[in-house]
Amino acid sequence: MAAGGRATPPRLLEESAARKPAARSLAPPPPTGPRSDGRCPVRARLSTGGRRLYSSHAMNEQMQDRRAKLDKIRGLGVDPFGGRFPDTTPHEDIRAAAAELEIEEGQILEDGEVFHAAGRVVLCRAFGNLIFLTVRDQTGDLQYGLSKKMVAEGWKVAKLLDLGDIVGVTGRLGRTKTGELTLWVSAFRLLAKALRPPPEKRLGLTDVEARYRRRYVDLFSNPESRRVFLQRAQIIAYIRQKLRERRFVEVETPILQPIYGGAAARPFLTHHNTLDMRLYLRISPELYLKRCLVGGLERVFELSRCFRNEGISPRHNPEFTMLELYQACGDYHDMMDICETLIAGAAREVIGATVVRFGETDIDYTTPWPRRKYADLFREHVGLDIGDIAAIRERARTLHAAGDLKADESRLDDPVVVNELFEHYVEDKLVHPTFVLDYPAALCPLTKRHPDDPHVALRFELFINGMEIGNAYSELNDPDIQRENFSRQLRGEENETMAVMDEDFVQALEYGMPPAGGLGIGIDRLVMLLTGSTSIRDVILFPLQRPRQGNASADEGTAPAAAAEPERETP
RNA sequence: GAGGGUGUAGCUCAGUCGGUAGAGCAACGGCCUUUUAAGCCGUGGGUCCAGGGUUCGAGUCCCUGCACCCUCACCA
Repeated sequence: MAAGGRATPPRLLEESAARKPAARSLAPPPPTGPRSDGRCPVRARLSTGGRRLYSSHAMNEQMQDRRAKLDKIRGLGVDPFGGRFPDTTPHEDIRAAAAELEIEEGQILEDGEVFHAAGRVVLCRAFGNLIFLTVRDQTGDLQYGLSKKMVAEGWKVAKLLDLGDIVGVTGRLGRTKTGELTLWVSAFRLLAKALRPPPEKRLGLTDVEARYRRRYVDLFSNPESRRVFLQRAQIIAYIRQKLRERRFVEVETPILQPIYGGAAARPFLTHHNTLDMRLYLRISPELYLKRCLVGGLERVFELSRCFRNEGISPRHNPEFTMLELYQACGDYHDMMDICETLIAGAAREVIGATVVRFGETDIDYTTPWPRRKYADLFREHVGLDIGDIAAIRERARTLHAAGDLKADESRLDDPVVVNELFEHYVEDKLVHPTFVLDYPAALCPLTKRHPDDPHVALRFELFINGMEIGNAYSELNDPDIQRENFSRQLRGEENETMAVMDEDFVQALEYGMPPAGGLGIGIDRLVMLLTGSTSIRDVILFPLQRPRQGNASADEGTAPAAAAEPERETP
């Protein structure tokens, strides 16, 4: 048995603490002889020092071990939290450079190029005088090799490295006897000591709640999670690039709005103190982007964070990102073309495929996508003519009675009942990308009417895997019809309508807005589809979570204490 | 809001009929200069989500609460 082991003294500490729980963190270290492992002095300092005291679950054994190493490293005159470490080469690029070279097994390129690299230690295989680290940077993993001979005085620090530490190294390429590409380290620097242990080295962090609350741990321990967010960035970059090629201008419009509009949803409410003014977080940027059209910005887009005070589900987050764009002198057919270009193009360029698996389904993004009329799909899947209101109400009543349809048709206007049945029967049938055209006009107060039929609006929605991904109009630019649509209240379940009167917006139309096509695409849902993520929380870095209660320690990313209770009223 | 599920070591998970709290990884001590989830020997580590109840005895059974996940509703 190892004489320097810690079996006995900590046991005594625990036992005395168990008898006197209140004194647990103040208990003096048990009397022992001289120690060489450096652990007890640390515990003594932590438990008796004048600084903040740590309870047992705020400071577990492994964290104490790591703090002991921290002190040892400082004792060697080394800053455990580094500083600037310039000129690093991403692991991906180092691998690419190595692919150009002939490196034999067991060889080190003594006269080869010197690389700087940095990342987090995710695996460690230590021998007596040799350490292999698997280090992860944003682009991937690479093995670093440290030998006592090569790093000289740095060896003392190297022996104190833990999983999770962030290191920067200088070295030359080689291959080990087993052929693994290895950066043989001649000098290294500790850039950040990890004081908390990382998750299990193979499985990473799998607990979904922990993954959302501590996304930073999810990101460095789960390459799959990092892949999703890097691809999200690439998809958005691709969209920006394509729109720029088509001469669209990126603009920013108000998130704080005195009148909310452009969609049907409950808004978040806030207040401006100096102006003593009620403001809403936008549910849509639509009415402001159209004002840009009036102003002569002929092709505009915004990647727009929107906020809707509604339920949370695998497809809904209270804040989400919408692409919205408007093209003067266009119509909704132009918007279909843009949809196909952006989405099929992103699949091809970012994912590298035209067929992308989502859950159990292979979704085919090959263009062109089917264009189906709303009324035709209704007849096909519901089995009724869209004009046969009596039969439609009868069907809705039957479904409602059977508990298959929540909505009560007797409380709804005709077009809303029609749409309830459309959603019930049709939407989840639309698996591969499908444009649904020509909606009932009553559902579309911001849309131009069909020239041959005023009951039909020049609108489409894009459905993929039963989800609404896009929504586009030939935009209504007749101010008188717009004013009339704002004035008409459509009776729905919650008595909500997107047609909240916005007098300034109508006035803008009176100055003259060019005919235009407008399009909205749900970016989060698009990223879900293309990355194969079945929950919207898996494509939003920090999804909204209820704060952990009774947890005053900074452990779980709790919300800061509310300064003042905000208004709760809902318009 | 309704229904279902989950909550045990830093992480991933077992825990039988109610009878002393378990494993792997991680950690600590030891050996080791070519590993790939390194290996071998040894050791420590628990608010069993929280609170109540039943019981001689509760991780386990009952009640209440909390958090998260799923389905439904809401989201035209």
